[in-house]
Amino acid sequence: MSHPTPTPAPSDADTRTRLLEVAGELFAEQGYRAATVRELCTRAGANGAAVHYHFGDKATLYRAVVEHAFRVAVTRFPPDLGVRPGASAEERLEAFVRSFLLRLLSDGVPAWLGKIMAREMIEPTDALEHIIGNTARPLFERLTGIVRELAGPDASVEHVMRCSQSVVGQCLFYRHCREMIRRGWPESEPTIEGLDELARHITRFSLAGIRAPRAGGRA
Amino acid sequence: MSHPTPTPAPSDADTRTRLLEVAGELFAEQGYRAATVRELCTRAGANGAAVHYHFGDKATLYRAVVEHAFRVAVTRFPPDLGVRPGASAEERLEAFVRSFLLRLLSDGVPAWLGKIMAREMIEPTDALEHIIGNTARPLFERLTGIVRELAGPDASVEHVMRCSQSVVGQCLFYRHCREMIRRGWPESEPTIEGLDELARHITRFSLAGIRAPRAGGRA
Amino acid sequence: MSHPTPTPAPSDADTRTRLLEVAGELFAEQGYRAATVRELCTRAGANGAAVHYHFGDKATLYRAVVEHAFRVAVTRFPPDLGVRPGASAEERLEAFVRSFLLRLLSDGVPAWLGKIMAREMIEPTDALEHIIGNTARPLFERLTGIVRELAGPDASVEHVMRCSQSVVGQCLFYRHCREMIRRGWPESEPTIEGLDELARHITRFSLAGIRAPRAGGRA
Amino acid sequence: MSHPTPTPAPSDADTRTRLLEVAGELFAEQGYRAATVRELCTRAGANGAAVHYHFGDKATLYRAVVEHAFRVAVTRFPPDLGVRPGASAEERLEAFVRSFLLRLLSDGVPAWLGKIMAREMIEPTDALEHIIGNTARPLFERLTGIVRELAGPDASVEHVMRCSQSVVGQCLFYRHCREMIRRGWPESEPTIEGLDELARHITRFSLAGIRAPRAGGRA
DNA sequence: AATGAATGAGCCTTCATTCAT
DNA sequence: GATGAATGAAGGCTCATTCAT
Repeated sequence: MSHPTPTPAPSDADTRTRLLEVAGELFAEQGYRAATVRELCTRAGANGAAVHYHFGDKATLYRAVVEHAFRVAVTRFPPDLGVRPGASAEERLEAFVRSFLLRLLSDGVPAWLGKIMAREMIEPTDALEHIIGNTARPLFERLTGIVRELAGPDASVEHVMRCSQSVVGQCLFYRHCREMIRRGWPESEPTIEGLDELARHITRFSLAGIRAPRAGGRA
Repeated sequence: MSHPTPTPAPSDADTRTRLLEVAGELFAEQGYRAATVRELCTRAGANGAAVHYHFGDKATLYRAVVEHAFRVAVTRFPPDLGVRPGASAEERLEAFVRSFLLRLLSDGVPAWLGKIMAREMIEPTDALEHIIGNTARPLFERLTGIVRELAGPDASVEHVMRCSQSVVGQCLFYRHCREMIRRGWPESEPTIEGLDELARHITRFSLAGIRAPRAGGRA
Repeated sequence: MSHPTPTPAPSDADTRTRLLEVAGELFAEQGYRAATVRELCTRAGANGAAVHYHFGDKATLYRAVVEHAFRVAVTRFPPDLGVRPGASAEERLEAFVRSFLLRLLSDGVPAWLGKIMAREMIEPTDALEHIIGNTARPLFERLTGIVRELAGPDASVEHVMRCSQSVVGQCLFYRHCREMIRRGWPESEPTIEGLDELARHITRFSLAGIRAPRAGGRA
Repeated sequence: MSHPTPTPAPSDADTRTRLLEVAGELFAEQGYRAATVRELCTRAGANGAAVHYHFGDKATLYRAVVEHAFRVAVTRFPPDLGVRPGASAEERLEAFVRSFLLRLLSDGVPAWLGKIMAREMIEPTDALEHIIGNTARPLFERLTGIVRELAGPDASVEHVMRCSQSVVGQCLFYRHCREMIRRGWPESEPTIEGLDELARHITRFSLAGIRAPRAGGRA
């Protein structure tokens, strides 16, 4: 698959890839259950049996879509986006938040990655294990590293964990509640242009939270 | 079953109520599309036509479930839970966070309310409008009131909004990402017993964030 | 049922009668299969179980409707409508045709009798036997009597039969093909005012046909 | 079944055609509402989803059945059946009547066309428009042409119309009232062998009727 | 006498999947 | 390698009917 073949049939690769991309949009739009193989094939201009020919069944196709999407997304928005080597922990936190928001809210291709991730969290499929292992865990560990540095050597593992979760929660809010914000508080829906400012708010808010003295006065 | 009992078991409830409660669990478990009327009726020990008789169709039943759930939830966990009159803004914030987490994560009846809300945000139905108007907006306005008090008179509307969203995002994280946490970081999944401590973390984290000096007002 | 009772409950008789009349309209509109007991009860302002209470089941109700309708129709438009005793055969033929057309096309109550008869002929139920015995046969025998008189003593039984059928066919055409005429040839749909002229046409046309010399020169 | 035969049995036809033909019989027997897709598929030896696959839904299938039936019927019994070029108006009238009766009453394939047409007139569906435009109107215009020629140049448009309707009514009678005749007057139900004689009766009867002196032109 | 609740059978339709070509 | 035809298992919904009250 990934190794070069002497005479790759372009139309074959095209069909498979087209299926993959159209499936991404469709699954994001309608969810796994509601999306139908037939509509997918129609939209992709392929035969009704094409999915089964190329992927075996609907579930396998879905897993392939998720993996494909992550490959693209991590390439486009790496977590150290725009950070120079040797940057301070504060700078690295802001870069982390900004690239996270971009991954979640960007309308670029594949715009539907965020939607699918959100779905996976509510209604997990086998693909969630893959997401955790390949993407979520490395990202989260990068974040806990930054937070640990900011919280200081006395901070407990639990404290670092909760603070990191507070950071992630603030970011995910704009993805998971997007439809609610759009309907109920449209003036506060973040735009692409306003994303930097939003990233600064979350960073400043979180820096204060991370550094706040704890109850027992351990810091 | 047929003899009168002083404290009627839940299965003694009338068909309509039983349907409503079992439907809540089912919709939460499987989502609107995947949940089937047939299984609902089987689980509720009712006839396959019972849903049609009592609610007309599946969509109407779903709306009824959501409204029913909210009625129960706000009754059980009012946003001022355990706060004495004249409490400070800090105390009211903590009470808000704690009751919010309880509503989201409590395993009491209806345990499935949080799941359904999470679903609604990803894949909205008509019920989302109802949720926003009757529950989300009043709750959020209560929160912005507290935050405004904490942020001081110089805080802009936008700042109060973003801070409030930061608070909500931290809470929702444990609901929306529950499945991911359970699979990837099981040691940090909040338990009912640990809920108070989690509420204290979020409150302390947020108080610091709300009071952090802003860009324009650093001096 | 038909004998007077000391204290007839008016509301009871009302419900039964209302059911009967509304059912007539409904069956005529939608046919036996398509008409639903539930809509009937709704329209008649009765309980959903009223039909089964009063008539046992849908089929029995239908039979009751047909019998009720015929009782009313034959009373309103007797076959000798407007004919003085001792009238000529020509006059009696025209009276027969006119009253037949009136029964078929009149918009008076019960306007739906013609529709139900038409249906019965296409899709017979048990009620058809009743119609034949109680209404169709007496009417048709009256017609063959007239035709026999007009055709003369030498006319065979078969000839009288075919001529009578030709008369009936001409009349029924405007009932059975009403929807087609209305859609395709609306200018020729007979109106109540034009019914007399139509009756004269059919009579004149048929008189000529009945008296026409037959192939073998038997007349 | 699987071996090639010179004259393939009807069951060898492809599923689509088999469905079409069996559906014709079924709709004629039981009407559109009462006929079920399930029974159709069973009778046709096809899967329960075959109708959906080939026609989309029941209504579309019905329309296809009607169009298919008409295509076959007009091919088998053209309105000028057995008439030599340059035949007299009398001969053309008899040919018209005979072929009309054949189309209505023939037990050949599709025997159910007449039944379906009769149903359409009582309980029209979208197919009725198609019937009028493609079949009924051309046929009727052919008839009015013959009648006009027979009635002479002084006949009014209305007279020609009514006389043509009288002819059609006489023919349709044997179709629309077939069930009533069969039950009440079985000796006079036309057989295939007796169809010629019946056609002669209707022709002779109608010729006399068409030529009968009218009210205004008796002298 | 009359009703509201409940039932069971069945209908049309949908959809992922398979198979012969 | 790829497809058009066909399949079987449900799914939501409808409706006449029954039953306890």
